[in-house]
Amino acid sequence: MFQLDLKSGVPISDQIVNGFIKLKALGIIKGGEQMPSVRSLALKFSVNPNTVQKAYAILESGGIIYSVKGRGSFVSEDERAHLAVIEKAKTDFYGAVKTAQGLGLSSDTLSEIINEIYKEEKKC
Amino acid sequence: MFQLDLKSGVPISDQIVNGFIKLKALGIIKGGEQMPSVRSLALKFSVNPNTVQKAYAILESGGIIYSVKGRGSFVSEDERAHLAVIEKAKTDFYGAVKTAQGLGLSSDTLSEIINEIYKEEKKC
DNA sequence: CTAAGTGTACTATGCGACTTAGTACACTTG
DNA sequence: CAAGTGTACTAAGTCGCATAGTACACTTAG
Repeated sequence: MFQLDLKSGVPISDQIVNGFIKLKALGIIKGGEQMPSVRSLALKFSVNPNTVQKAYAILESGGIIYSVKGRGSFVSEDERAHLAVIEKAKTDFYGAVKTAQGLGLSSDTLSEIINEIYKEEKKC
Repeated sequence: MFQLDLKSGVPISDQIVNGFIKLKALGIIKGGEQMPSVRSLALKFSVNPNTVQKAYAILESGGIIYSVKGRGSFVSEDERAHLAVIEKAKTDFYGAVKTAQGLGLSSDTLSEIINEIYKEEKKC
C-alpha cells in the first residue's frame, strides 16, 4: 500500500487518489480487483470515512474504479481510464518542463536529471 | 510584467513571488533595479496592498530583493540568491521526474516531451 | 429472515490559509 | 512640510479540508 503525509499540505483525499492511481499504473492492483471498503481504509489510515469516500468518488468519476451499493468498490477493467492516467501524467510533466524552461534551465540540464533518476532504476 | 490568474487556486502572493523570480531568472529585471512600490503594484493588479507586501516579504526572505524603509524595494545584487533559485528549480523538476517515473513513464517518453518543448524555443 | 458489511447522502462543526479592509508608524525625498 | 515609501497590527470574511454523527438502501453470509 502507500503512505499518507499529513504534514505535506496536500489534501488527504488527493493523496489517496494519487496513491491508488500509482498502484494501478504500476500494475500492483489490477482490473476487477476489489478495493478496501471505505470504512476499513479509513480505519487503517486513521482518517474519517468521509475523506476516503471523497477519494473514491473522485476515482470513480475518473473511471479508475467503480462502486456497487452493498457489494463494494472495484478496480475498473476499462483500459481507457488507464490511458487517461498516462495522458494526465504526460500533461503534468509537460507543465513541469515549461516551468523549468521559464526559469532558464537548459534542455541538457533537464536531461541530466532524468538520466540520474533512471540510472538508479536500472540498479534495482 | 506578468499576469495573475485568480481562478487558478494558487495564492496570489505566491504568483507574485514566482512572477518576479522568473523575471529575474530571465534577466528581464536586474540587480539594483527598483521594484514597483507595494501600493502601486497592488493598484495595478487590483489586489490588496497586504497581499503584495506578503509577496515582497517572501522575496526578501529568499534574498531575491531587499527593502529600505522610506525608499523602496530593490532587486538584490547577490548572485547567491540567483543560484538558489536555479537550485530550487532543479529540485522541483527532480520531483516532477520522480512522479512521472512513479506513474510508469519511460525516460524516452520524458525526453520526447522535453525535445518537443525546446524545439519550439529555437523557432523564436 | 436476520445481522453484518457495503456504498451513499446529508447536516453541522472546527480549523487553517488566504485575502481584504482599515489604521498606524517610521522613514526618505522633493 | 507633504507625499511617497516600507512595515506592522487587528478585524473580518471567504473558502477548502477534515471531522463527527446520523441515516438509508443494498448485498451477502449465517
